[in-house]
Amino acid sequence: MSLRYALLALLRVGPLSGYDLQKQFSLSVGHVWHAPDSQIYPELRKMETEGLIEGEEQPRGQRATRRVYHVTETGDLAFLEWLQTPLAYARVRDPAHLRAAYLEAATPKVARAFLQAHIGQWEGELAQWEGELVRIAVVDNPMLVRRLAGTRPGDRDRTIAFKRFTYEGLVDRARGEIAWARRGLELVDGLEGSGGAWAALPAARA
Amino acid sequence: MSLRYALLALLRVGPLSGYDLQKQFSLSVGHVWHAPDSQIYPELRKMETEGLIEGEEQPRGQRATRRVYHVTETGDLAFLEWLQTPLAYARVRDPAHLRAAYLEAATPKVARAFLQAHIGQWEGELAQWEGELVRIAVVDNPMLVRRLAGTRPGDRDRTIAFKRFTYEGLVDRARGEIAWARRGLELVDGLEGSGGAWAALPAARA
DNA sequence: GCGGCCATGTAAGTGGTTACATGATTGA
DNA sequence: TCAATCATGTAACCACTTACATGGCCGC
Repeated sequence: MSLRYALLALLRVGPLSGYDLQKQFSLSVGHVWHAPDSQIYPELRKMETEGLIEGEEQPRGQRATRRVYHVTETGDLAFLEWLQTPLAYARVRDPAHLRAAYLEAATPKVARAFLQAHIGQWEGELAQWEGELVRIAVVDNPMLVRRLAGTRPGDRDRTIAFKRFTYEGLVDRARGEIAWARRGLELVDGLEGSGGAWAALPAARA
Repeated sequence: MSLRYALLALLRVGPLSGYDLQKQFSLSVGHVWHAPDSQIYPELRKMETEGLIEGEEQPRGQRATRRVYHVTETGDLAFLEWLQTPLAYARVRDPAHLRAAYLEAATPKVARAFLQAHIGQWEGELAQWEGELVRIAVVDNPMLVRRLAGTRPGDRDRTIAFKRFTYEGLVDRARGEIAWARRGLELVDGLEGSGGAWAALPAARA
């Protein structure tokens, strides 16, 4: 249900084709809400039938066309209303912490591999989000630039402030996950060292 | 795909019926992986046809029965293998941060409501997880007690250590989310105070 | 005898994933 | 002429959600 609002958020700064949207997605909203093209195109069609956006066929070369969408007033209102509706929080479903809870049944090696992969995963995300923070600071994100161009000067600080706030939150989370996994590695070291006969093939317990 | 391993994790400490599992779920694994009964019962059937578990009809009163499942050797191996497979991380899809990124289009009031709801949400989770940490510390969780009963004394520390590690991670995350949202509230205060004509019905920008 | 718990589901729908499919255009 | 990129999807599948359905058992 959030996908359409992510799309509306992008289209509100100016008309784009499905293809453009898909590209912009990975460079902006995609950092908080991933969506593949196979989901974007159908969603756009659906949004059009519901009157949130309107598409216009534009010629491209001799035979080809591209469909450029813009937000309708209905769509704009829908976006503003969405901002006011309480968020529907998903029930917790966390594969990493599920796995962590049963690491005692794995070997130290396997436990370490898991924790190191977790660190790697979040370091990747962290790099993305930190990069985005830098691009926000120097106003270098194409989507942000377009948005600011259509924003009254007094409102720019606010726009930038909330983008920064968002990515700072993500960066914090990534750092938290990394710190947690590092503590996990220390825990594994400690458990392995302190006498207990861990790794005495606990996986072979029939 | 994690549901079955969450169920296996519970069944590995001893046979349970679907109903028992469903109850235990909310008291243990459910804190990291939620699942409603409408998902648990069919999944158990599926796991049985795949040979991971075996069910046995037990009489209950005169006419009724209950189906008690236990893990097969195949199931046990599957669980141990799962521990070794690299985690499939889901692509980022974060409704709260998506919303946060566009708060400049909302009124200060709406922005505050969102952030306060976020704090409330995570305070609720935090309370759950902190409670679980306490129950781990005093070894007062029924599922944990059962598990420890079937564990060699030397392995108990390890079992407890990983449970604690898991919930500490969740507690950290909750605290992080709360701290982030509080900073958001301060940001809203600052933006509203500092001259800018926010709240001058920005939602009415046609 | 009745209410609350025990016990087990089905059905319809949503949102997302993965893989596949097709063809036009543009620049080297 | 060939590869990269522009452009737009479809199809099958899976996990999960929400709502509904049914009936026996047990203690008061």
